[in-house]
Amino acid sequence: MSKYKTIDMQGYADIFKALSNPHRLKIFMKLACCGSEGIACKSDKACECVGDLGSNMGIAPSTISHHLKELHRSGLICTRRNGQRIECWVDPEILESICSFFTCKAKE
Amino acid sequence: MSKYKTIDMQGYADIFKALSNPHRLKIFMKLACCGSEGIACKSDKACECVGDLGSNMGIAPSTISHHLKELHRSGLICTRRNGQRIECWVDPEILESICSFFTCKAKE
DNA sequence: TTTATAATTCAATAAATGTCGAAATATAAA
DNA sequence: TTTATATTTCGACATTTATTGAATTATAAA
Repeated sequence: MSKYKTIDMQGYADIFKALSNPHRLKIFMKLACCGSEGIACKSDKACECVGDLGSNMGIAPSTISHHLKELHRSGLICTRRNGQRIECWVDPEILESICSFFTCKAKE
Repeated sequence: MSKYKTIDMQGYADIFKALSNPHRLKIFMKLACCGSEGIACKSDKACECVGDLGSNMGIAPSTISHHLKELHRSGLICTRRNGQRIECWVDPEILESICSFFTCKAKE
């Protein structure tokens, strides 16, 4: 059995679609890359609320919300309510799956 | 200096967009995954012409052509004319770059 | 040269996407 | 309870995308 989440062709297409928009990619990298520790570390810095993620991006809150929903639908990020805020973080497991896709555990 | 091609944020967005369409992803995997050797092997099997790629996909030749152009524009595949045919193969270097992105050499 | 094959370009069209502001919902603070 | 803050949902709109068939270009074969 694989130690990775099983993701089918359509699942990968959805993931790549989620990352295909520059704004979403930026949000994803903000969450995934915390300092020098590399992608998908689980420190608090990797977990940000919707408003913080949207700051300095020059797009409306409703648009940020839309993009986060897309990232969540594809399985890339997890969310949790904490008071008024919704916290977001990258699912580390799915990153391993994507990595395995490109190092070719993935087959047709 | 990195041993990978330098790809900026927009470049990655373009790559993910190219892979976000199920038909294009299928074409890409046909090219990238040859047998049990894993992704991006350089054997002849990894190099197919436009017509062969389109067979069994149920879409028009003009659509295949369009998708291959997208894959090429993003830098994922290389092409070369051989007589009447255009041969396509995955650029192995760019795959290393993508892999490094997800193992987080990539930074904001 | 004429005919056949492979692939691309073009024009048209339907569907999907990104964006916003206004309205609604959820929670916290006064 | 009233007010403020954070986020989402909705409706509208402009842009982009996927797709096709017809016409065109490039090469090979007869």
